[in-house]
Amino acid sequence: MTPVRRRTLEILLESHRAMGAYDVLERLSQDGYGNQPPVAYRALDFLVEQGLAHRLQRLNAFAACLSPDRDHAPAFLICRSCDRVAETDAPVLRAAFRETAAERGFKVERLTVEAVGLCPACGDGDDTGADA
Amino acid sequence: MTPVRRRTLEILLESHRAMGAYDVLERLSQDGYGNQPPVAYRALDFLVEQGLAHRLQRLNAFAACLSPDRDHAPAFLICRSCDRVAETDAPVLRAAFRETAAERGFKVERLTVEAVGLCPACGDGDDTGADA
DNA sequence: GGTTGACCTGTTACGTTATTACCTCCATGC
DNA sequence: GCATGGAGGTAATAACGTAACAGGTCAACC
Repeated sequence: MTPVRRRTLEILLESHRAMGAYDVLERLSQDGYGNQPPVAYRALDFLVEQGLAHRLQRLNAFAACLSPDRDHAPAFLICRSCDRVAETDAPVLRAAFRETAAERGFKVERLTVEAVGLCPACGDGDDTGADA
Repeated sequence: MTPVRRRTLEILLESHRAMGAYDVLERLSQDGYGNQPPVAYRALDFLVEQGLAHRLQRLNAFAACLSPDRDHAPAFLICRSCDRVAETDAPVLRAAFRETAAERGFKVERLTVEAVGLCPACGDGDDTGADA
């Protein structure tokens, strides 16, 4: 864990939400680190590899892992209204899927599960969303 | 279904694999259609909406749906070695996940399930892949 | 016939996301 | 000292995606 990587993780943790690589980069460069994309992407890739952060494919964004200590099978609930992301664990789902895939001879290495929908706050009779 | 859309679907079907929007675009323009990105994206978005094609988030790519007739909950097996994509149905998984999400008050509208790993051909003692 | 409106296609221009290639720095081990 | 390898810095560019506008077609309607 190096300074850039640590700071990158802090940025993700502080924001409490998914951030694009370029948003992270901007923060990093404000803190005196490099201002070119690879700086952010390398740090983010490292964090993802270490299980300290996750990549959200549907958002082209990254978020700090909320339970980095234990090995887990994360699934994400992405609110299309307020853009908030909830991380949930779905071990049963993952195991079932692995098995299904194995029946077809496919070895699952990484599994992405992402749902888009409405979070409790936004779905509660409020279809227009609460961006705040 | 218009000529561009039909041709787009044919291109996806002919390739038997996931294609980037720009690859599709190139084929379209070879066939005398427009050569600007919106031409491909509009056709692809239409096909996805109609359930005739799917979007693969991890690949930023599109693939024809293999069973467009029935309503289904697709999950994808993406081989990291040969880039082939297998589409599979996972209704149980989807239902289980919806329930888990509902417990947390989240209304799932769209669910993405994508696995990266090794297909039977590439996992079979062949780690380097078979691009052909 | 003429008009209106919906829908589709085409194009320009631009914004966003991600990677390649190359260089420097520095800690380690010999 | 000096090779080695990991990490970070930078320039340049590739890849992906969208906004905004222009024209064309066609059915519906008066």
